[in-house]
Amino acid sequence: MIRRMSRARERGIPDATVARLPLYLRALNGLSERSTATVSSEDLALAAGVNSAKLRKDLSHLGSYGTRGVGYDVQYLIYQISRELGLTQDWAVAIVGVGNLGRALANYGGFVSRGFRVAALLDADTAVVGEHLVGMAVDHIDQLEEVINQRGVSIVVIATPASAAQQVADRVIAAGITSILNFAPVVLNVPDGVDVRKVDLSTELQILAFHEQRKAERETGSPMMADDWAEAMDA
Amino acid sequence: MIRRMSRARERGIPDATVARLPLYLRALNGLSERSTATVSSEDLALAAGVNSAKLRKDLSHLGSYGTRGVGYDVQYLIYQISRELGLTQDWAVAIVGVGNLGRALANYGGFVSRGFRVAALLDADTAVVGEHLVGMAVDHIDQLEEVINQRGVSIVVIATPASAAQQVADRVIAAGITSILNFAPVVLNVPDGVDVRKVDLSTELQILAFHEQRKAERETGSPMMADDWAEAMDA
DNA sequence: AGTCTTTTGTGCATCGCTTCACAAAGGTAC
DNA sequence: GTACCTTTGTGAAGCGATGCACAAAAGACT
Repeated sequence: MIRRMSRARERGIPDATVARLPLYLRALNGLSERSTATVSSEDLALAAGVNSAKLRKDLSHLGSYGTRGVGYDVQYLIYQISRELGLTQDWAVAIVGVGNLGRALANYGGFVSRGFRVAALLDADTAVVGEHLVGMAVDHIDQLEEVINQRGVSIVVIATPASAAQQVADRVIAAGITSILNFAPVVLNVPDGVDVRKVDLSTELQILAFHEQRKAERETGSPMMADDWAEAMDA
Repeated sequence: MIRRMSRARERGIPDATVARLPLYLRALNGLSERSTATVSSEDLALAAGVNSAKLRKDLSHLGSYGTRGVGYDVQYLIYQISRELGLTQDWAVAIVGVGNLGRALANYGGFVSRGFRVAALLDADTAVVGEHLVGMAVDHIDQLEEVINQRGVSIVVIATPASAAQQVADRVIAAGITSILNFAPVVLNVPDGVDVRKVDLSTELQILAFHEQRKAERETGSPMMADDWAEAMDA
């Protein structure tokens, strides 16, 4: 008989919790800089912008790291969360696409904060290849597989135009990569076992626009425009 | 008695649905470029990377825009989703912070795709003020309120260092802004009625690292490191 | 040692989202 | 007009996340 998952998913932490751990970690680092030794769930929750019950339940998934009547030891909790997130080891990251966005990412200090290291920059444009950036030469995309293997890259950031993104994804996956952070505005098609996270600027703006429109409607009293489909299509 | 919401939230579209509408819109635009006239929920779902039941339920919140036995008219659906998202009107966006990221955002073409227009660039650094970018001069942050009012800005993108973000947020909110897209790695404290969406590069990487670590553990058979707290703290 | 205060960890009810499965509806062919 | 095929729209079940509320635990004070 196959060993079924004992409780949840064999020490499975809910996705929603995992997504908040970085938030807690940042808040804790802030407290640490101000030399705070311990913090209550109430205060930490306030700093992280969540409610305290949720925070406690999230942390309880990692283990019992608090002290009743006192709170959590800041340094210890930082360590435990870092360990859970895998930040106690070093992750080599490759950035593919050295346009405006790729440059911004490479230069972004906080991004390389703890645990992450930009190990490679790649681009298809020969005018960009060879250029130096954050103390590193830009390599040509032809050497993608070689660079990934030689430098132990395990996470790839795709910052190419939309048209190139799928092709890049296919190649890095073939080279053994299973974690991709995608900035290109396309839905990447990937096999099971590969994680893709997407950051999409225009999507975020559109969501904001939706809510902004709602607020405006609520003030003026309902939709500003009729369903002038035909008219709109003339343009 | 107060009029309770008739069905859901008085034509309330679930947040999860709103977050996916931009995705559908992009997929539809892709189909439109390839001159596809109609599309089934199955095919559109495939293109958007969701399952078809979810897609149909999402679209049903907007109205009954499909034809049974046929599918959805691509152009008509594009129009309806655009209208729902408020993209049939023009949104003036201000970008505060013209560092690497701010520049990338200003230049990012797809970002200004449809409905959005970069109406202002602001920075505190006098070395940057006056510089021209995408046909627009960078204004000094002192003129924030003035610029927002004069140019009808309704969405502000914060691309400043973390230390300046809260201050910028406070000022733009005081100036009447209720929609903020925040790239700075801090939790913004805002009053009710103000929407903040956050894009955080390091958070995304950390989530990827977590899953990557999990995969590695699954292969080698459980955690690679003991709970060497004391040792780790010596460093 | 006992009482009091504080704060964690969690059982439980609730909520919202997802997914299934199918009846209703539109189109087409004969 | 009827029979058949396709695809939508949706009731209902399932699932995971949220938030309440409180018992259990730890330290402080007498």
